[in-house]
Amino acid sequence: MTDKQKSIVESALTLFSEKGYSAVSTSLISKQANVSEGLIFRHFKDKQGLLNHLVSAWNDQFQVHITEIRSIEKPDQRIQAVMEMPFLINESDFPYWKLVFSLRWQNSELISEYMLILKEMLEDALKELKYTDAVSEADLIMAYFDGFISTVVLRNDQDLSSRLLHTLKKKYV
Amino acid sequence: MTDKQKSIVESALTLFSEKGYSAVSTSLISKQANVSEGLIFRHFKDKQGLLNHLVSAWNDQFQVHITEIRSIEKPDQRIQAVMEMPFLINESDFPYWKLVFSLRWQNSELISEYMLILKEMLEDALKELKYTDAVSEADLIMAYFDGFISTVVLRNDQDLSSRLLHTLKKKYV
DNA sequence: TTATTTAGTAAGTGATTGCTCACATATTAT
DNA sequence: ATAATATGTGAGCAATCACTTACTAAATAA
Repeated sequence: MTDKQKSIVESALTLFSEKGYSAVSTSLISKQANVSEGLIFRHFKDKQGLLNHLVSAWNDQFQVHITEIRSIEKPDQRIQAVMEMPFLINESDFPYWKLVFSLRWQNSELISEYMLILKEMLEDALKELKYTDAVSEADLIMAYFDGFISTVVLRNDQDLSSRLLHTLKKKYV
Repeated sequence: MTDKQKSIVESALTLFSEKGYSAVSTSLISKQANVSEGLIFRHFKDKQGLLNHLVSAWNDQFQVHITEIRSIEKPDQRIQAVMEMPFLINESDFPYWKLVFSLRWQNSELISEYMLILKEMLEDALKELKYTDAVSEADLIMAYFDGFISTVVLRNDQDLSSRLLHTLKKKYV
């Protein structure tokens, strides 16, 4: 990746996550990236291609988290790791989550595809722990997960995040 | 409100909630509403004015729910009512929630204003129940609430909703 | 070195954007 | 009946939209 290419990606991520995909023009991206507008289309084909690049970059990060959690042996600790994951996201990655969680209200299939892997992992862990209603329990934890991500990313308050994690641990550990 | 006026509001709600505010043009709204485009601006001043109308309509509905919950005497039942509220939303109101929950990723102040009332109600109830960390507990329940709304509205599966509510009740009642 | 691919630009393209304005038709008030 | 106000239309506005094209300049391959 060229410097200019990286600059495009960076500006697009910031602008998309702050103003929303449709509200950001390729012209604005090029200006903030200090790049001619045509370069966006040379490298990413079209505006959607630029978005796809960002989404798959988020997906790669997400996969790392998932493989990490999957390597945990004890099922109860795996579940715990899933629930704590939202509180351990780097602030620098917030724009990615903001973008993806914003997009899914228009493209509900986009995110659920990746989230499905998490949910299946939860179901397996719950079955190992002999839960009879593992499916519904997994759905419930996924709903928690959803709320945690939204709260952490939207409120963007480190103190709130650690307080929430602490309160949560008191309940489940 | 005239028939045409109602038609505009209806079309705008559907389109905004499905495609997102910025992705929908006033021209498209007028076509789906079978109305001249100029009428939108006559009645709502500008595109933002039309959005404001929808948001305050959602707010009115929300206030009804809140006053209803506030009238419950026992604090533990008030908390329970807040947590169960996402599962009791009418499917016909989903577009409103979809719109507002979609907007807040770009205008975080928009929704938090109304949600603050809910949170304060939770804090009061928790203090009545002698919780020492009422503030953090209220934040946690608000995060749950967030996740429940998102799950119910995005997945839009009545069976899933009732299973989630059932699993939840087993834990907290 | 020369040939070929890659990176980058500037000036456009037609289509669409949110919005205004002059005008016509209802509805209501006097 | 007439004046005044509210409702509705359709053409047209400058600005902006995503995107293309013709063109260098730089890097890489032969």
